Amino acid sequence: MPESSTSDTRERLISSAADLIAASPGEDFSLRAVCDAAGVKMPTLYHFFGSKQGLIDAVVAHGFDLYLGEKSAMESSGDPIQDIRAGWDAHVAFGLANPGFYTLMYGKVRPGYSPAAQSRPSEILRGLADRAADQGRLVVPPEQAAAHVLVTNIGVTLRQIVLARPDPALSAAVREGTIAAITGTAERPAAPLTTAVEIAAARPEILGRTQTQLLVEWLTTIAAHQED
Amino acid sequence: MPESSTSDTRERLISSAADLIAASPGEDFSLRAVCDAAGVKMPTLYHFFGSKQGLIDAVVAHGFDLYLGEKSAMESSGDPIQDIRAGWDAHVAFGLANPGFYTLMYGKVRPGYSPAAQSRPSEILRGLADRAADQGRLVVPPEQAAAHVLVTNIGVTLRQIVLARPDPALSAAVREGTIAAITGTAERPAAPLTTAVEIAAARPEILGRTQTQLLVEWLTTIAAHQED
DNA sequence: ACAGAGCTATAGCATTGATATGAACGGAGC
DNA sequence: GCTCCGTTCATATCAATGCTATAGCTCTGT
Repeated sequence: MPESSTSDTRERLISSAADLIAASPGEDFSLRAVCDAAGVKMPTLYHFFGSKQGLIDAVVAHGFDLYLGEKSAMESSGDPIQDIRAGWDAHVAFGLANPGFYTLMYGKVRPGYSPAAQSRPSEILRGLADRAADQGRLVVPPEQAAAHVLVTNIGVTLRQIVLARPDPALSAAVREGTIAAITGTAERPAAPLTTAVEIAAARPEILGRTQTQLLVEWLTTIAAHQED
Repeated sequence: MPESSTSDTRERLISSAADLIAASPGEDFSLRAVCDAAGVKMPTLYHFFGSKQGLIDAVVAHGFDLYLGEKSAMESSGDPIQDIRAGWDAHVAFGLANPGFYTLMYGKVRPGYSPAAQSRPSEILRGLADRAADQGRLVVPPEQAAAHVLVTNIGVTLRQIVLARPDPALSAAVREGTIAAITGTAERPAAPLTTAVEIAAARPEILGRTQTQLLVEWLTTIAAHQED
């Protein structure tokens, strides 16, 4: 069984690198330290990964496996918008729990450089946005909605990492602001009337059944005139 | 006049470093290259800045001077929300025009590390948020509004840098989504009722004066019950 | 048993950030 | 005028880093 030993060394190198990165998140790490921790010498590392960037890529891919592994356990609530919400929170939680991985994945800003593994969560998000668009839930093209969510989600996560201070309220505010922006809860001028109808219809005991029905009728009349 | 020469060498070092950084944005740079470009040897650099981080800090401070210099030219439109809009666009424009500086300022993500110079634009933003709050324009505490704007503004700028592709539509969408979120155009549960009242009151001819008055009264009743 | 492929070690290179030592220079005080 | 001292800068060097050339080891397939 050669693959046991080969795979073992490779995984041990990745695991050692991951440990070092997790031990000093955001800091640079030394290949020799990785080799010492793995009990190997440098040419072995170079045999498997070719360069430091190759090792980093492998570690990042490993990090995304972890991330998507956690995430896949709770997928598909049925509602794409709700899935985006859950994905947002999972994204932030992963970043705060694994700042070392996360800074490698999204914190190394360099023009034109985005690790290939980044595309996986991006495509999941794009799929959710497409489904939401199919259901008519979006007021912007699905690709822009996905980009909007991704950008703000990464932004709020990175910021919490650099400030070394989780801020659930901020994350929730940005999340809801983003979802409102792509679903257009804010900007349709006719929406307040529709919402008012829903609110009134939900509590018929306040005004009584008859008055509520009349209220709904009147509001609908006004809404009809608004379309002009 | 010794201060002429001292200041000269120091500035020349910063300028050389800035040039190198601008020449290969996001990449690491060598102190020897900086010294060669400035026509000095390394101990001179260490005399002025003490360490590489010291030089980076000086360059970052210089970058913020540039940024705030551009920005101060167009301050104070009178409306704090409008100022936030203009500040957003200036922020993105500076990041895209100076990706080297920008990645040093906001792209080096490391837990607990935020350059001191970052606080300057942050405080300007905080001031605008306070003014907006004084005018009753915000539905969230001013510190959270400022954090929300800063986070999303940085996020959308960093993303455009890593993708090496300006996306004005995305920037505008995120900007307006953020402003909507902090000014509460979207999320107050009582807002639809209030807005419906305004819409109905604005067009009394649709239902007639009496019915409109009654409608407003009923909507207000429901709104009062909503507060429970 | 033999050859070849895959894996690993020894040793070394060039570059990097950082420092110890000391020389040149100009102003301050006796 | 002369010495003293702080500022500024160069020579030389260190330790650590990423990377590689060469060669030896082990295991597999025939």
